[in-house]
Amino acid sequence: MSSASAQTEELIKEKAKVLFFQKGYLNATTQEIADEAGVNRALIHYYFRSREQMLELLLEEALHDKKKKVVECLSGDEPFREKIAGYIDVVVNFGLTYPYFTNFIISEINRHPDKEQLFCSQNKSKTADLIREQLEEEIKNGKLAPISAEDFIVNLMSLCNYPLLAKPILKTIHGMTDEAYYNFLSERKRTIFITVFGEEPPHSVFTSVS
Amino acid sequence: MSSASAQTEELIKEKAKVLFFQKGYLNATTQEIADEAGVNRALIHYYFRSREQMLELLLEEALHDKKKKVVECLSGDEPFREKIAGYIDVVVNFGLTYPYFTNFIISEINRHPDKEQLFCSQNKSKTADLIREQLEEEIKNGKLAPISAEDFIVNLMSLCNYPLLAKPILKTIHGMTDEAYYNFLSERKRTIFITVFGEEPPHSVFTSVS
DNA sequence: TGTGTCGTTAACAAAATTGTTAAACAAAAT
DNA sequence: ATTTTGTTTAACAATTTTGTTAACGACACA
Repeated sequence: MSSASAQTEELIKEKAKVLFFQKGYLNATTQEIADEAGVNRALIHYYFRSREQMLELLLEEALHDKKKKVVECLSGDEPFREKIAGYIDVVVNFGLTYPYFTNFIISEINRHPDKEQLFCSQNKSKTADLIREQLEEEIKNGKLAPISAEDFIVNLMSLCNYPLLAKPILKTIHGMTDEAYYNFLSERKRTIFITVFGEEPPHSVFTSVS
Repeated sequence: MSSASAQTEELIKEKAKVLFFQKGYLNATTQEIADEAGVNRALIHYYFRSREQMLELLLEEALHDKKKKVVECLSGDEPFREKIAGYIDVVVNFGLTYPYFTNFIISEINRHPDKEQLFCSQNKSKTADLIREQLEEEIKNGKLAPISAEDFIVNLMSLCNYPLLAKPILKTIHGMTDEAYYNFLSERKRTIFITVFGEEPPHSVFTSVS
């Protein structure tokens, strides 16, 4: 495979992700993707066979990328609070780049309910278990107010993901520009931690996106 | 307008809402809507002119419906905590019927950014202001740990809406059936209150949906 | 120089989706 | 009974979107 090929293929994937996951244009047509990438529409079929197959590839890639980061920060032997702070950091940062990624997955699942486990079961259930174990231990040791693992995880995911999913709504509610909202979300990492734990994070573990 | 007419028009709207807002099928075709309602596809154009215009009507109706309930429970002179409990109740109940309503709006805004304020500004900014005022008063009186109105509102909306938006994902993560997830969400109303206020709700103010 | 592979393009074909229209049909009014 | 009005239907037309194909051009290499 020549260099030009790899470049073009990567360019198309990149721009498709921008339309789907960044701009939230869930129904972008092959023509719009081609325009965004500045290439002929037929190339999409040349490289990916069909729009459908390209979508699956994009989802798998982004999902794998996110999962890798999440599992990485939840594994190891750091204290529970540091792990969760890391999770918040990773998930919010990912969402700052691809705010509509979750939205896209949900839409796909609803259109093709048979593919449901493709997106969730193996991937996220492992994540949930990683949190669950250590959470229950913390509660047992009296270091955290009792809460079911289900509720804790849903709280955490809600606080991290919703502000990205609902970006246009929340921006308008608070009268913010794109940039102001971006900053608001970066600052919010601490707030999420405080809301979930009822106390300040151990120390400054939160990063900015590159 | 005859009785048959009103009935058919209402039936189509009803079934369209089911497809769009309940089943999360954001791109349902006119044919699919007609099938769901068991009528001829041309009737959609007869009653609503075009798919686009029908959509706008559905959104306005559902938005008005939700807004009415929300404003109702946030107005008046009840204590802050009772109002917020009422808000949680209303929003979660609405979401149990139309889990993908917010999803749909966000998707529409991204496709037609010019219509953004149509959905948000007048409607929700008023809601936000209703909360903001009383929230700041509570903090001033030392009845609530200091938090910015923006963060409090985003926390509240996140905890209420995300579990509905992300229903298929969360169902799978926790290995729940549709019914189990429904029950989980009903129970969660209390958890949301506790997470936001750090203490139990005043008394049992939460209802079941009819 | 000739040959072949690969990337690219325009033009075409096929499918899906929306919108229109004329006619059939039913119910009510005259 | 017949006209009138409003509802419903099938058939058609237009548009949009996807998928295919044949030809063109560049580059490597014999």
